[in-house]
Amino acid sequence: MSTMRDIAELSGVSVATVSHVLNNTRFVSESTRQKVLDVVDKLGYRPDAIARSFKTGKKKLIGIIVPDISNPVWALMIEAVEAVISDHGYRLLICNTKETEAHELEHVHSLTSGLVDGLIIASTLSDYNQLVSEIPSGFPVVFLDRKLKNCPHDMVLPSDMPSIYEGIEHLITEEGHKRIGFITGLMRISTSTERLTAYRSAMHDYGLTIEEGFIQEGNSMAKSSLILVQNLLQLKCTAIVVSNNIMADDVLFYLNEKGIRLNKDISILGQGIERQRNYILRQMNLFVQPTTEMGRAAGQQILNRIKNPELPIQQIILNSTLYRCPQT
Amino acid sequence: MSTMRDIAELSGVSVATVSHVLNNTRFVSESTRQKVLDVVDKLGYRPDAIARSFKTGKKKLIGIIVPDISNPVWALMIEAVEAVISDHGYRLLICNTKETEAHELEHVHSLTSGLVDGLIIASTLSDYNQLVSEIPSGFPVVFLDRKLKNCPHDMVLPSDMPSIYEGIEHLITEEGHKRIGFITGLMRISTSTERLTAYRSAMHDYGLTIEEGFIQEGNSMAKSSLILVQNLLQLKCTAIVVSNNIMADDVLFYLNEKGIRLNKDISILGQGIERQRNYILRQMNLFVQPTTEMGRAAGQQILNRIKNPELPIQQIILNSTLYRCPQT
DNA sequence: TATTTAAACGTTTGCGTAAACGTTTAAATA
DNA sequence: TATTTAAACGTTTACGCAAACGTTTAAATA
Repeated sequence: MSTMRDIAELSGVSVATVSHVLNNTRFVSESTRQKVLDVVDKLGYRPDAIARSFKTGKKKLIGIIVPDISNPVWALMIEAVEAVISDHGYRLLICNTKETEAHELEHVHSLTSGLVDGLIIASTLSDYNQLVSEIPSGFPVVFLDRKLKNCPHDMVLPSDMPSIYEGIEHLITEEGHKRIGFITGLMRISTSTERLTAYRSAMHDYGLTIEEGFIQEGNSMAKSSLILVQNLLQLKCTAIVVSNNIMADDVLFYLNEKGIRLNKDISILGQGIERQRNYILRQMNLFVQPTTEMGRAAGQQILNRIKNPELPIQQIILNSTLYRCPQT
Repeated sequence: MSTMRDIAELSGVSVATVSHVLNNTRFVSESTRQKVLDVVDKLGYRPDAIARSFKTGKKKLIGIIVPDISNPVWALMIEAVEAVISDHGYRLLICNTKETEAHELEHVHSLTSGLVDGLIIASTLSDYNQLVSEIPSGFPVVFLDRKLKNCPHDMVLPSDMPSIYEGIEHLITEEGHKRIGFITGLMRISTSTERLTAYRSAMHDYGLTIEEGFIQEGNSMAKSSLILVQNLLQLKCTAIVVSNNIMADDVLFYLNEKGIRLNKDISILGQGIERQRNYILRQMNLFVQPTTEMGRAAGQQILNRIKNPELPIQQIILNSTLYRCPQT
């Protein structure tokens, strides 16, 4: 690989002139400019991105930490973040925590060690104090999807309660269900508790009792919910609310396998994504987070925060949507 | 942010000693080591990752360029790559081309400018010559999923032909279909042509004619296939092969919307992912790429190539799997 | 005592670039 | 002709770190 010095020597100018030609930071006569560009072309010279970052302190890189890249919910948010920041010349460094606290701490540590200009975190932690020592003060951070206690940073959050409440209302008033079970996500996560609250509140408002065992605690990960559905079926639940999209997939699988007819023998309300409406909408009611909008907001906010660190802290809240099963 | 020099001054030693304490690269007496670590702790010092990379030339960063992060096929491959390389201390820089040649060229250009140690590309191009000027000679690159013409790099590829052939065989011999249509992906992509070849070959082997219009050219992106299904229905096709998973989703959506009964009025063979077996398997036959294995192989191969650039070029081929619709 | 040896640490350089600061040349003015 | 001015470019430094190279001290050997 050639360096700026090589270009300078071969074209008979100084490194300063080469730098200024490449960055348009000073006037250079047309003839000199061409001489330099010719040599650049001939040697196939490319400025070293690391050296440049080292000198300028800008990396043009934003980190994002998510619990599960292969879950479309996160993939969609990532995609939206990328779309926003790439318009401003930034790239995205994506890290996967596998919903594991230790992984998250490692990732935060290494990304905040000067690797990225800013960080978006969909945290698997519940309290910011677990994280505080890893984040240098003043480092631009935006939290995404999940609220932490004691967190002095920007947040972009969904409001799932209204759509879930509405969904349960639908199960009760229009489909006549009375025994409705609930499969939770990881209970340390704010969205899990919020969704459970929506369930409790809807059940209460319609005078339905939440019997022992109606609330089954899941962990948001694949295959964890199979036993939980069984438990709820044993309790003669005729409807089940599933707090998380991966577990909702599993629940559908299980019911299909057992020959239990969706929307006849049982009704489901679960988290989903827009694209799933294509094939899943006749099987269950969906509540869908505004993933793209959330990703966009987070991307925009981290850019704002990087540009102006003194900005007052913001909390951006975006509503989920309910899609009811069309009756066949 | 404090630097090594600050630590050195405050703890009364030289920068060399600080460096050696932090990296364990030279013996330092226990008392000195503790003095240094205490100051490091007190100042909350973190070595600057960029400066370190600048000095050592290692970035511990691998780039991956994919057509669509939010498509689970790619998300799964990405996840597998990340799992492999993170075991070796590498991180993953993910770029999205949106199946656009210009975006791909930009990403390749900027990633090969010293930002990453190696690059995995699921290319949207068809010929390596379009790319060759962007890739410095000797730069570690592994191509994933899609084969380019004239490409002198490692490749990790799926073999979809057997499973698709088998799927069409199933449609013909066990379900009795004779009028089978095909919706292609982007025809510049190697997987698209390979899948089409499987279709042609199965149709030919069973003496079925591919009538005018039976092959509808799609573009692999959402919503592009709606009109194509209509065309095939007009031609009285009773089975349709869909080359790409996103378009397969759309096809199911369309058929469901129109009240056309899957597996009764019409049969579908489409690309899918493992997780879809949960809810989609009763609606269509799936061929599923070994995404996780492919991602792992690509991750492993880029690590090998970085460590030993002289390795002979490899082509790793992994077979897709067919999942037939269970008859209801 | 003179010399060697090893332990422990310090001094310095250079990675490639951006840009502050400085220099040369010739044209423009006095 | 002497001085100023502006255009065009050169010289140098600093970014933070890793490590080659060098130094000091005291103990071990001759």
